[in-house]
Amino acid sequence: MNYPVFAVTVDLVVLTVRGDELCVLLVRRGCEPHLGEWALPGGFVLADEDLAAAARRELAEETGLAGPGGHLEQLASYGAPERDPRGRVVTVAYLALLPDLPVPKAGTDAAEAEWRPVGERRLAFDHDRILADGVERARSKLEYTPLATAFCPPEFTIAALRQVYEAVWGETIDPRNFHRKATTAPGFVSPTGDSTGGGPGRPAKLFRRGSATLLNPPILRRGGV
Amino acid sequence: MNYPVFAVTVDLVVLTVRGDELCVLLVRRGCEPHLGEWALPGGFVLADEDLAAAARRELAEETGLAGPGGHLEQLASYGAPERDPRGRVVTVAYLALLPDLPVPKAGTDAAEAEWRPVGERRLAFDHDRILADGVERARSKLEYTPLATAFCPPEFTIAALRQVYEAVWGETIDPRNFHRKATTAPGFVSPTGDSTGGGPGRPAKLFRRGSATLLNPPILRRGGV
DNA sequence: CCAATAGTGTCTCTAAGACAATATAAG
DNA sequence: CTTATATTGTCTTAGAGACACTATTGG
Repeated sequence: MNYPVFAVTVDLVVLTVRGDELCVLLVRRGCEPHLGEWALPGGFVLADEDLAAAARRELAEETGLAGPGGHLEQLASYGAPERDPRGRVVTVAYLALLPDLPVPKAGTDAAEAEWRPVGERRLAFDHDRILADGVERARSKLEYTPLATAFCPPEFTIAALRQVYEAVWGETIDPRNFHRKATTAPGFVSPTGDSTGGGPGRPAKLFRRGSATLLNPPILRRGGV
Repeated sequence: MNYPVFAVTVDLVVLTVRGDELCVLLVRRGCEPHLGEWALPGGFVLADEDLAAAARRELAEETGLAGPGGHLEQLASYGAPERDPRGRVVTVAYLALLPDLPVPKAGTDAAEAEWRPVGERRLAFDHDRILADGVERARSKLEYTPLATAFCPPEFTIAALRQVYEAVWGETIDPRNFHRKATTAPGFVSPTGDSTGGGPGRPAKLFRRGSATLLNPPILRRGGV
């Protein structure tokens, strides 16, 4: 059988919440094509490597860690004929959600890596589109799944969880209604028994992620979309 | 730059509703590997072809038509190293929803093609998994989008639309509550003014698909998942 | 005391689900 | 008439959103 030859890459949309902003991990490209431009981290799938394994490997290389509290899922694939000047390249994009981490170190292919607010885009290849798709996926999944906890450290307050929603959705949420919904949705969060202290105001109870994989009832955005 | 070489295919999960069952279009493979086994229709992406274009082409080749009332969207990609004995093959799966069509004709690569109820699976490659993912995507999308109309002809009754939901979800739905929800969700369906006749019972009004891309309020499954 | 943040309770309204009742056809 | 299907209406209850109110800290 005769068929065309492709290269396959994985590209990562790595999102985190820093302060009140949803940020994406970008790298400045250290080689052609698009040398010097900002792009999503990624790289070629190895000869005997599964797609998900390639994504985990790239994530570990770029961020230094894969595990505690994060989330990784396949997003979509992009394969327009002219998307890479080197030839026919199909990329499988993955979406990663991580808690706020120290500034990432540069990987092998990248001159530098940085957290940038999503929206300030002008990325190499078709990465603007991939990023937009990843952000929309994250926004949507916060409604129906407990994935917001992937943005939080192992123990967190309800206010911190709410700030995740506010940053990802870009809208303010009533703290009182949110508190009720987050604590009554079965399996969303479970109390540790400890509390925070230090700042002004009443100390907040700490929670861990619960065991649910789906939020019921969901926590819905205002607009619906 | 040095990198591994892949072949890229598209595979199609083509679903329709026949009677009260959700059915998938399967082909019997006419060449190695897995010769004679049932599989999802699909084929190699051509040298200068976009992924979506390849999916549309395969759909047209297998079903004889792409357009009136159907829906095509990317599902996911699958690239385990051993999934195809010919070598490293990544497949991009697409999900198509079509109205009930006459029996499809065989394509070039396929000895025969048939509608089979989903669930009777034992397919070649990793197509069982791909089919399961496609069915789950369809089930989920019926809740939040007006995609059920993609299974219907251009003009349909509320009862026909309800039977789509019942077939895809495998559960019965109260006709009276469904009628209210379908007709009051803005942009889901719009009346043509005509009615059906012929059978016993009160004639049913005919509807076309509306302009909405999202259902609000959604039409939810009993179980939630 | 006051300011600030956490958490609870109450009200109204939308919509889901159960199901009675009515409408319009064929036989 | 009876049977069958379509369509409307009514009731109860869950949950969303608005927002008053209480709780617990630091200064």
